[in-house]
Amino acid sequence: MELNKHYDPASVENKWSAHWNANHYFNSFPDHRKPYTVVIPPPNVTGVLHMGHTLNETVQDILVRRARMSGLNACWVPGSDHASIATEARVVAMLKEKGIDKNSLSREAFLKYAFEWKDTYGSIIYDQIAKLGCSVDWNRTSFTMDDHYYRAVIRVFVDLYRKNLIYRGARMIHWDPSARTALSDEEVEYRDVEGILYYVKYPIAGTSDFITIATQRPETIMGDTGVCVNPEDPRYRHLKGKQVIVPLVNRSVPVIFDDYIDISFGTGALKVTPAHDINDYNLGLKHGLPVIETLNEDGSLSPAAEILVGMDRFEARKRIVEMLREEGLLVKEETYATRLGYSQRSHAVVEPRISTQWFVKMKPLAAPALEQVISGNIRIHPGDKFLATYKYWLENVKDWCISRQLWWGQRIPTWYDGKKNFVVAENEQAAIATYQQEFGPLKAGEKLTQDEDVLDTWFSSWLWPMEVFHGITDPDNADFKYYYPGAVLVTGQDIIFFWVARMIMAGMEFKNEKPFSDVYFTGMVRDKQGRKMSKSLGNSPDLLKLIEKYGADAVRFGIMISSPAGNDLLFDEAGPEQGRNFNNKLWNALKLVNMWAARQAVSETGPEKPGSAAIDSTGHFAVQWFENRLEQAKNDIQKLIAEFKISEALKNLYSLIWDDFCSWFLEWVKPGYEQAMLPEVYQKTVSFFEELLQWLHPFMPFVTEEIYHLLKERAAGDDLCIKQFGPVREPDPQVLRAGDDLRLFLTVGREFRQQQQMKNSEPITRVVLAEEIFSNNSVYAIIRKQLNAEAVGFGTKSGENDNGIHWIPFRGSQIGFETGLQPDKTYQKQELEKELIHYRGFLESLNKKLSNEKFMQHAKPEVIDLEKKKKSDTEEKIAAIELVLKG
RNA sequence: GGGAGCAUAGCUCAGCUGGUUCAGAGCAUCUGCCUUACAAGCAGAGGGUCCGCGGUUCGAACCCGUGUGCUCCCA
Repeated sequence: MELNKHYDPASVENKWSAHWNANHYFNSFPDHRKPYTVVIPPPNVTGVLHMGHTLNETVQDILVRRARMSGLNACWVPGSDHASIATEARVVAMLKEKGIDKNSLSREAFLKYAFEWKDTYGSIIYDQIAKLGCSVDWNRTSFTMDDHYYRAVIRVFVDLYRKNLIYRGARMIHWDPSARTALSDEEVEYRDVEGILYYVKYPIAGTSDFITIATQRPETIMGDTGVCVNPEDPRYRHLKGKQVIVPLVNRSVPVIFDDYIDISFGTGALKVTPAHDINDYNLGLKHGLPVIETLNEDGSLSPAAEILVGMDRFEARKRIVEMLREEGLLVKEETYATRLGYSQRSHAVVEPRISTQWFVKMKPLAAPALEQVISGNIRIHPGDKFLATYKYWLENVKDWCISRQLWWGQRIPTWYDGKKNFVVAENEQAAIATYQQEFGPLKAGEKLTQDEDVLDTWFSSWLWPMEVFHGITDPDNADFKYYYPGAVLVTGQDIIFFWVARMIMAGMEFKNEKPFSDVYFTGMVRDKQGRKMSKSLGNSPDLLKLIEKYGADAVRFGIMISSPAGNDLLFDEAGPEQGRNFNNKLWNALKLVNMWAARQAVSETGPEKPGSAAIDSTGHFAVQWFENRLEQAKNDIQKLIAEFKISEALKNLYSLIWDDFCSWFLEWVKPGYEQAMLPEVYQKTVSFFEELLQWLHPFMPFVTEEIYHLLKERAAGDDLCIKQFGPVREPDPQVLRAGDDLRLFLTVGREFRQQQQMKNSEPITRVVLAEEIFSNNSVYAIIRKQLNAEAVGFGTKSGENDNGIHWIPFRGSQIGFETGLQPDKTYQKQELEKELIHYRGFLESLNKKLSNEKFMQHAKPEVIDLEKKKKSDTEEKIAAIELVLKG
């Protein structure tokens, strides 16, 4: 078959995807093998895959494919997350474009739109996962709002409520005025901003004096219920028992004293607004101050503000500042660096707000989750980086606010009567029954109404490793028993608290078993300049376009090759480009080896140059060497993957294939012009190639499967993606060393040609070795062919036969090149003299070391032997150089 | 403010319990080659005060202290 000049990924990838799926290779069922379970971190249902996902999915696919090829029953569960705030925001925006206001819709009508939206866009993410080559079990696709999943979330809520681990209460929480919902602490992102500090005069009641207060939120003045100063502050001692007048609303409020106040900040006097600041709230509680809520849910001023009612908080701030200025109460404004909290999803400035919400008590859940990691039962990679973070968070964990004032999500299973009595139950029927038990029969016409709010998305995500196997709703089912706990979780470090810690909590609480044994945190994907990828910067590449341009294998390669464990990854298109070139290298190696298939046939029927010793022996050392080199690399790669150093493993494979296999081995066994190839050498070459493809397959599944099939006729079902790895053996170090020597030998020869400006087509008459460097005679044929030498012989440098032989030091010996020309030695002489100085210096330092009594006393015997070896090697080298320089 | 991590070639990073030839790779750069698998290639080369300072040690990129710079997490 005629093969193209370049590898063409597009058709190949679609073909193999279809083939793998048709053969159900990635559909897993419980059997006698050990399971290897991975659950995908579910992306947002209506999102698209970004480079961060691409990195995660690729890492998972590498691990899963390797497991599948290593005798394990690999099961990778795909799925998506309903992402309540993010999705609801997008649906609301879509409705707005259509001219529909969410608030004009019933809950049911809104959910209908939301599910339509999910059905339209929800499959995009799955298509992308498929395009990337992820070997997921599509039969197990899960969604956090599936019926059973919904029930699981409700069941867990009821369970935790009954265990007294969930409670309802009024607390100061983070409020997102744009999404009009409560947020958990983790959903707030802090950013450094330049704020303005306004200095405002508050009149002291009954005097003509003022106290000046610095505030960055003048629009909350109307909610002030006190002014606080430090009792140690001499400036304000005289205010004990005094009242001050809040400007604009003329409310009289007390001056309180508390050492919480920082004397040096602003004027040392703080206005206390318990409704709109967490610290003020705590101060207010302590000093019994009233709470006046001057903001509405949407961030506009409420009637309690008395003035500017209905105006947005930021607009109101400007107006209030103007009003204060008009009244002569604004002393000055100064800029200062501060931090503001933003909603992770809507990016609105978060408002502290007192609100009645549902909370999970975290302390009892945190303890076992912490224990799992501390004890090493769950291993975090890279450990040094994230262990401390994990530990700190769990030791200082606060209660989790789980109610959200949204419709898209699992509705809180709580039913209320008209008097705010409530019961928690799995459904309305059960709720009525429980209610009647607790509060007596319902009166005629009396109805229970369900809580309007839904649960935080993460309150469903934390069940993911369990409920994808129906582990909450049907805990005794065979799948759950077989697949749980999972092997490894691969995810971004940004969701260590949102998700990873909570999954461990859920596993321990609901099954008393960890959800996975290893957690591998990938870094953040940034652009070439180290900036975060974002829509506004336009630096986030479109995954499908990248795949179209370079192929999925190349994209996987590109993102893995530059992705050190746990470090941020600077994505650059040079990566996929290198991957594409690698595809092409493999493709061309295939073309070469396939050409030999035909030539081998020629040799079987009668070689063109019978008895050519060169062909026979050339193959020998090359095969022996590569066999050992392959085992060495396999050992290294296996070790690296066990340590989750996946990009290192890929680098090793890359260089094994490109350098060792293509540049050395294939050249060494390549038959001369129109010569035949020994069938056994050909067979070995094919089997090496196969094994390389197999080891590369988890990283670059498509190109390897394609070449595997083009290399040889395959029986039906002989597909690389399910081919089981063979044993990994120990390499023979002597053969490896001989290979190193040979490669260096060839490099020295090529360097010689370059220096002498000899064309490759000009033969070297004779290569002369001063001593038997190689124990395997077959290398001389390789040397002859690779250096285009007519003969290889032995001889030593001496006065007479030096004519026309150019001597070069080689390790502790010499190699001579006979070209028939008088070589130009001036350049070499300079170089060698430099080298000589260097080696003599090195020898001197070794001598010093070896004659140092303390060294001889303290150093380990192996180290001393080593230094002695270095010394003798160096002495040999010096002698070799001196010999070449002589005469 | 508290904590964690990082600083090695132009860039991105390896470098194990301190000693394996006075630091390695990939990319980039330079030079020479269209050599019959591959110019998306081949062959070769150059490039580093291992962030500064101090200490421990016979010996430090590696251990300790300190300074500087950067990143992340938590308040």
